[in-house]
Amino acid sequence: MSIIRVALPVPMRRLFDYLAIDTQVEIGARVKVPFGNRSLVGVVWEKQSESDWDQSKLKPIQSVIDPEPIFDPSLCKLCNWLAQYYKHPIGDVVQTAMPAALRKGESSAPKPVDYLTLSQTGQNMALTELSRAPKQQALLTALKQQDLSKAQAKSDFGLSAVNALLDKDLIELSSQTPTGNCQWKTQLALQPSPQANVEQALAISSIEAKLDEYACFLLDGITGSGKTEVYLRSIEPVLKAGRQVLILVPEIGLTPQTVHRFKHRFGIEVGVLHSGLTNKERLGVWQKSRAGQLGIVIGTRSAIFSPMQDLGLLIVDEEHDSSYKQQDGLRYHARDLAVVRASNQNVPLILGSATPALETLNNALTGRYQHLVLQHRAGNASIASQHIFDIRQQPLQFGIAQGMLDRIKQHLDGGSQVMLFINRRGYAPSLICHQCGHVEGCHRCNKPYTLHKQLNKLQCHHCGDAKRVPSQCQECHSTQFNTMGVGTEQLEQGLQSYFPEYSSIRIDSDSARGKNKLDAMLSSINKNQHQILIGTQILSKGHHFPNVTLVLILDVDGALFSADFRAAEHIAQLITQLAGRAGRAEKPGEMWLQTHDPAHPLLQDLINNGFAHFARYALLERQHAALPPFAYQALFKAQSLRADHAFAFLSEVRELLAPYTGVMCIGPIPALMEKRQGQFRMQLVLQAGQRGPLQQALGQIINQVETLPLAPKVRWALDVDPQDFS
DNA sequence: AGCACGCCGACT
DNA sequence: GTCGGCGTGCTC
Repeated sequence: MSIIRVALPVPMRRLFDYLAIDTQVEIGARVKVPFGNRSLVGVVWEKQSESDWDQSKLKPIQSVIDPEPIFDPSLCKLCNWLAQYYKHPIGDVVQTAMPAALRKGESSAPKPVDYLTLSQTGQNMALTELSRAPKQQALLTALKQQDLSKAQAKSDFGLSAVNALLDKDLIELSSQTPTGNCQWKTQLALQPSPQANVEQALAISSIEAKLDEYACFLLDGITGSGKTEVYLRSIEPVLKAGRQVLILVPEIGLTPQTVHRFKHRFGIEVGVLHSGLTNKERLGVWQKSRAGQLGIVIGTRSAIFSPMQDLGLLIVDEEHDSSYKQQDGLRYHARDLAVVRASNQNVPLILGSATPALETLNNALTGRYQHLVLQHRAGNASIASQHIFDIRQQPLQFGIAQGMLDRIKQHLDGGSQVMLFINRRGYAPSLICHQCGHVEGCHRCNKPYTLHKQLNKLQCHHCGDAKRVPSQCQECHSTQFNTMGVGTEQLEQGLQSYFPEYSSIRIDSDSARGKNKLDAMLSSINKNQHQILIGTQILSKGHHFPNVTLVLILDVDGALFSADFRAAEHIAQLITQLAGRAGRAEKPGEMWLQTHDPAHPLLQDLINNGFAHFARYALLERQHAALPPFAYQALFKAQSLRADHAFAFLSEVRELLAPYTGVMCIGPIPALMEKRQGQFRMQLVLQAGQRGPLQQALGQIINQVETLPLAPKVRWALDVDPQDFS
């Protein structure tokens, strides 16, 4: 009797047994099965001869979708690890690891594609006859070497060239199923690489020495030190050996330029996975990557699940970036998952950053990871000098002190660009009644509305609620309002009228919305069409502004006094990243930080001694406070329309944890954002000195948590290794 | 999560 | 007399 255990897309922590009589099914293949009165797509996870269930009650599967497994043993292992570590239902894990198209039961086999081949006439024709049509000539030349897919030819030579040759009957179409032909292995055409400096050479040879085994490297290199060159040099021998490379990048880091750099260096097709793809496109990359037809796959967080026929190297760029942590559903960290995958598959992993996460740095300092340091800038790069500007008792105009305005003027008049950073979108973070002091706030989130003057709207940045700007105060009907605080919109408006002779541009998620809008803005900046750049976080990600010589951060105080213990780490990463984005060797930049606490030790340490020093000091602080990475955390969250339900539920979770003396509980306490979208939010923080006891306790109680009477009445979630306590 | 079953209020 | 509200329970 053949019994298969299937992972199904239901939120239950178990597999479901089915009969598979007379059918050949393999572990890792999808099947269609009856479930209640509906039919679901699941993945065969185990095979058995016996079932713990009443055998007579087992249903037979409906059909086998995949003749071959779509999850290879290493991906199965990765999913099992995820389910175990994050205490998440296996069916849901498997679901997350699959491209959406496959979840619905679509075929995983690559569809036949149109290929172009030379016709009889085309083969005999002399190339010179097409000398007046260079595109067509080039295409014909390429086809004399080898057949091309129509899509490839279209992107390389243009549709008109393809159609022209088809019309002349020089080439013909043939439909072929791509059969694992790994063209890239023969296409590999290396562009010459720049001379590596001593540090780079050391890093490259360290990595090259470990290409056939698991090893984790922290490539800790300041901006402009040439981390990408180290990636490229490490990739080279892997591709030459015919093995594949998987590269993870942060969400906004996946620009066409990034992809082009890898494409150009090796002359091969690069698979790209990001949120903008359609399900079909995503499936296409998945198929090619699984078949080994792509030498390089670059993608954001979920690309860590890409099937690779022969993985040889994993890279996580900007490993400190918070977008690697999924914030809903299966709350996995792609960087941590990369470590697990690399070790499972016995391949090396490079974690690269100029500002490593303290967790990662600690692993490097304790020797778990190999620490490769690049301290010297290569070529034209420069880092802005950093200074503190005391704004205590200083009058501020649209958030800027007079001294800073003067400095901005100097730089602008000197023909440079200036960049201003503020972490708030909109005109002002709140609107207050001048008469009675009432602040307009969102009732669903208990937070002030942000004023957007251009839209003439009040917007809640926490739930998206928006309404017209009121003409009268709700409380006292006064028509006099004042704004409090400054956002990007006000800053732009203020600077525009203060410096009317210069052009300003605002870069935030409001203005950069829409496809390629950000790219267009960035290129207009580098063409010097704007001199004053105003923006939020977006500015710190990956783009370089060589003509910027002054960077001003308006408000660092918020982060210095935050309730989140990681806030200081994050602001230090931001400051360091921004400092590396401006200026160049012959025209270095300067950076100023406006603060009410100029003597703040963390700030002083950062600007005087640099990020590396700051990070070690911050690690000491974490150690003294027994916080991560010197402690391990998990977070139970619960939200409900009724605050008492959320509280009672978490109290019961706490009761369940009482026997586990190695685990400390904090809470239940209200979340940093106590109310959101009308729901009250509570949390229970669990902390332990060792990972083991925490994991064990969670494993023991999670099933009981699920069956608590209040569990269905609240929305609850478990976050293992939480990054964000909001 | 879905989907059925089931037991009480306002409608043609 | 029904239509439909969502509480409860089950899914191999």
